[in-house]
Amino acid sequence: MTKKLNSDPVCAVDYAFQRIGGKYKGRIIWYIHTHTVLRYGELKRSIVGITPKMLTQTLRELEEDGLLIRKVYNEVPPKVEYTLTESAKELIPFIDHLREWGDKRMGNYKINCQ
Amino acid sequence: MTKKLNSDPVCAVDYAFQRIGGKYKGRIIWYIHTHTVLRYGELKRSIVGITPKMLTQTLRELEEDGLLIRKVYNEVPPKVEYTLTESAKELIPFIDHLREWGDKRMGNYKINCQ
DNA sequence: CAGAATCCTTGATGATACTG
DNA sequence: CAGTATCATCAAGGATTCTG
Repeated sequence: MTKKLNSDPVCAVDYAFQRIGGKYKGRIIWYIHTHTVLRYGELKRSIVGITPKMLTQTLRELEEDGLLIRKVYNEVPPKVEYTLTESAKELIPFIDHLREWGDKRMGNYKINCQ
Repeated sequence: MTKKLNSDPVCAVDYAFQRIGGKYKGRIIWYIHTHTVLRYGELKRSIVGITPKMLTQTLRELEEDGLLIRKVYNEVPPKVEYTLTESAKELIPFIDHLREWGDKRMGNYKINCQ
């Protein structure tokens, strides 16, 4: 799993985008929000096109940044659930706003975020 | 100037992040907002660490995406001013909140976004 | 002043196979 | 099921120089 090297943020906007930017972070946070809780495999199916490597890596980064909680059940077969932290939940109204903004401008291909 | 190859967005959240993600877009939009209007050179000084190539490239992408207006004055020396479009202004509350969210979490190094 | 042109580096992402 | 482990690629970003 490749390590991510975020350079020191030069301001709060920079800081924030370093944490929720990237190809999949927005969608991951949003999808977990709409389902309240999601398992690894469910995320894998929701985030179209993501590889297991990128999913794991991105989930770990979000966890380290205090945006989501990873709950492991010691069962066979394995079960891991992901939920949002309070910190991440504070972003939801605004990601929602962003979603509507994007929706207005997508024009042709209207595929809904789940 | 390298071209950016955004793959087709799979949903509105994806679409939005493709447009305002990237290393400098958030800061550029925010700085123009706080100053109402900025010239190329002023942006160059505000966006710490950016190279002229990246600044030009990013500004053009934002322009193509209908987020900012580039006004050229036919004078010598040259003068170019950048302002936000209405579409971009709709994003300001989002970026502002993101800024506060980031500010709360930055801890040690508190550098203000201009 | 506001950039364009070139060349180059590397980090983000992808493909595939494997495992407790 | 929920990941790891490798290896490969490629586009985002950087350094530098030049110009109308």
